[in-house]
Formats: sequence, C-alpha cells, structure tokens
Amino acid sequence: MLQVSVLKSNPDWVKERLSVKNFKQIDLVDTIVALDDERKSIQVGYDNAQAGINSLSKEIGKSMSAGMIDQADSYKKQVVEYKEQAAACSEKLAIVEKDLYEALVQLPNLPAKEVPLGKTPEENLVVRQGGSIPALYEGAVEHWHLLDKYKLVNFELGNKITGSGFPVYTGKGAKLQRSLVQYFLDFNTDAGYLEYLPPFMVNEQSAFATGQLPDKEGQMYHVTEDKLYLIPTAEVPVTNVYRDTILKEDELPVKMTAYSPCFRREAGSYGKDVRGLNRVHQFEKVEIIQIVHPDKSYQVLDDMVAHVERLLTSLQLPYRILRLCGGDMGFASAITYDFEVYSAAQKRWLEVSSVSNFENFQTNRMKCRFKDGNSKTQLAHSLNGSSLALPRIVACLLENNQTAEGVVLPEVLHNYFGGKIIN
RNA sequence: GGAGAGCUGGCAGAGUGGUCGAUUGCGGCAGUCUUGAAAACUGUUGACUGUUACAGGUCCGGGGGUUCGAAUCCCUCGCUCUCCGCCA
Repeated sequence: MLQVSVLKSNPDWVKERLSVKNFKQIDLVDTIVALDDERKSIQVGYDNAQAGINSLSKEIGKSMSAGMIDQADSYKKQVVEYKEQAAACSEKLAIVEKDLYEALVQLPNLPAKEVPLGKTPEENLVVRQGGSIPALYEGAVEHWHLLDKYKLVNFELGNKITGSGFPVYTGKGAKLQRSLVQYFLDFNTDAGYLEYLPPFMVNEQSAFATGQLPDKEGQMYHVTEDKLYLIPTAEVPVTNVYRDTILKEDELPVKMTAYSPCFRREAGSYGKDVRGLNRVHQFEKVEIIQIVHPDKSYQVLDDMVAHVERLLTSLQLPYRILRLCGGDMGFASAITYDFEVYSAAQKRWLEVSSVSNFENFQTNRMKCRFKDGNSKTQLAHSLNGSSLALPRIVACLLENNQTAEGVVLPEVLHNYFGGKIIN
C-alpha cells in the first residue's frame, strides 16, 4: 500500500508513475488527498472533544474526593456537550477512514524509473540471455510425451483423485521433484538464506499484507469454513514472518528461503498454455525473500537476480532475463525481472522465476519497520524471487536433455537424484 | 471434544473504577569510574497520530458495552497454558 504522505507531497509524479503501470483510475490520487485532508480536520475536532472530556473527568474526580458534589455535577453537564461533539466526529471519521482505506488499497505500487513503458508481455525488455539452445536428436518430443514414456507424472490419475491440473508424480518423477527441491534449498542456504518450512494456508491478514488481497482474490483457493487461503507461493507466509515487527538496523538484511507447494486457481487459462506441466493448479516451488534497508534494496535486487542466474546456469539450461514493462507487472511490485528458460521441443520460452523489489509497498501494509541510526522507525524494503519453480524446469530438463537412451541430467543433480539418467 | 487458568511496554511481572501510558526487575542505550573490560553507580529507554516546535489524541489480545472517567466492571470473539479424552 502506498503511503498517503507520498501522494500528498508529489501527486503529479504519482499520477505519472501510475500511468506507466497502465493504471486507469488516476483520479483516485486526488480523491485520496482530499479524503485525507477531510480525515485530518475531523480528527482534530474529535481530539479536541476528547481532550475536553479527559480534563473535565479529572476535575470531577478531584471534586468528588473533596466532597464538592455540586461542582462535580456541573462539570458532568459540560461533559455531555463534548460527548455529543465527539460522537458526531467519530461517526464521520469512521466513514471517511473507510473510504480512504478502500481507495488507497486500490492503488498498485509505483513502478521504478527503470521500468520500460508498455502494456503487453511483448513489450518486456530482454536484458540478458545465457546458456545455449540445444540441437535435439531426431526423435525428440515435447515433455508430456516423456512424462508418459518414463512414467514420471500421471495426469489422468490426478484428475481422478482431485481434478485437472493436479499432477501425480510417480517413481523417478517424484524423486526428481525431491532432488530439485533439495538442491535449490541447499543452493539458497549456502548463500546465507535461512530455511523456513511455513504453513501452507494463511489467514486473511497475511494474504492482505503481501498484496494477494484484495487484488487477486479469485486466484487463491479459499477455505471458507475456516477463513483460510491456500498459499499461491511461499512468499505469503514467509514474508509475514516479519509482519508487525520493528527490527534493529543491524538485523538487516533478513534472508529467508522456503520450499512449499503452491496452489493457484488459474481461472481463465486454456489451450497450449496448460499442456503438460506448463500450467498446473498445484506445483512445487522454492522461494527466496529478503527484508532490507531501503538504501540497499536495488543492490539486493541485482544480487538476487545474479543468484537465480547462477542457479539456472548450474542446471545448464538456456535462459533469458526480462525486465517487465509497466503493464505486465504485478500489483505490489516496483520492478520485476522474469526468468524464462527455453523449452527446446515446444520451441518456446517458459517463465520459471520472477524476482521483484516491492520497496515499501508490502512492508507498509505489514508494518514491518526498523530503527535507523537516529532511532527513528522507518519502513524496510521487501524483495522476493523464485529459486526456482519446479514444473517448467522439469519440462525443460526433460525436453532439452533427451536422447535416444533417456534423459541425461545435469551434473549438479546426480548426487541428489542418485543417478545420471532417466530411462 | 471436556474442565480450569491466563493474555499488560524487547522480556519477566505489578496493577481490580479517578495525576496509570502504566510500579519494579532484567535487557538496551548514554555517562561516571578504568589503560581497556567486567562490576558498581547515575541517567535514559514503547508504538501510532499530530504540531515549525510544543500541546493534544489513540493504544494494556481483537471488537463492542456500562460510566463524567476503564488496564481495572460487563458482553463477545480469538489465542496461550495446565489436566483429561481422542489421534498421526
């Protein structure tokens, strides 16, 4: 959530930034500024009335203990006026605050100055490309055929047990999942990230804090009986570790990593997008999250991008890094880099990671702050990234490394998997 | 699921209707002493809002109520602990 103070001090700049994100209701900025002014003046009225009540109440106490009952009674009559005034103010205040809040949560985060203009994924900027696209042997096929051939994933079974988009991993397919999760977590903890294993459901407050609510309500599975949401990413529970906390400056940066299954309704997806492991309702992912000093967040963003890049390089997959354009970015993000790997049989790029700096958009909602050198409390910055999401990595590993003898795994996985080849 | 106890500032723990936003201890910070450190002593130390700065307002698990006045009384929700039951 944006800070009202930012809107007030520089409304035109805010509007300009919002338009980069292709946000339509620019008028909201003026609405919010006006509502906040109104809020403030009502608040002053309320505070004054309360101050009157407080001081008179003390006088009443003194009079009573001095036995001056008449004096106390006359004070009580004066209090009644103040009470009416306070009640009128607080009624107005409740309405204005609600309006203000509802307007404020509709505003997405402002994009950083490096964010390219654009509305569609085609306008994302390719900043870097690495690895090399393999030449496949003659009999090469898409990964869904390989999943079938080596009995790695059974979609029909998942469909029977749960529904479409809930794959059942079997045999070496299941073991490959476990190997990748293990490898990714080790890779992250070796880089200084503390491992968490979080709950896979969160309450409303947590979903709100990271920006899933109210923006992406329909994208999460909702357990209505208990008012819980299945997590769409470990980002939600793990970032919320630091909700309502004030850190010491030397506790920053906080580096966390977590494995979790991710649940996404993916309403409205269809066609080749959902073939095989391209898009599923439940998948495994390892996430990295940092909470950092505001002055450091862009340096940390670069570090995190480099970290994910090293991980992809170690898997020997061809990848490219995109800086998302304003229109393709997430609601809460100030800047996002997407990582895509090349799926050689499908001949298309697949997103496997998304690394974002949220600046103080999430921490403002979460009230995650730190005390700086002058012992002032200020909002920290939060960042996160996938490191990595499994299904599309698996798709690419299978497609790109397939041979007539089987799928040859990259060397870093041999020990984790307990073998070199899937056949 | 049943019974009981509790939820107060970073932590521990007082406070049961009127200078209580809160005694005290620990911890933190600053200082005195010391070559330095420890110990001891002294001072200081919550958040939010608001003001140029004061002032003022709000916060004692959340929400609501009673009262001139609530940490304190009432209602309600949530959570924690202990015992019993059930269970991976």
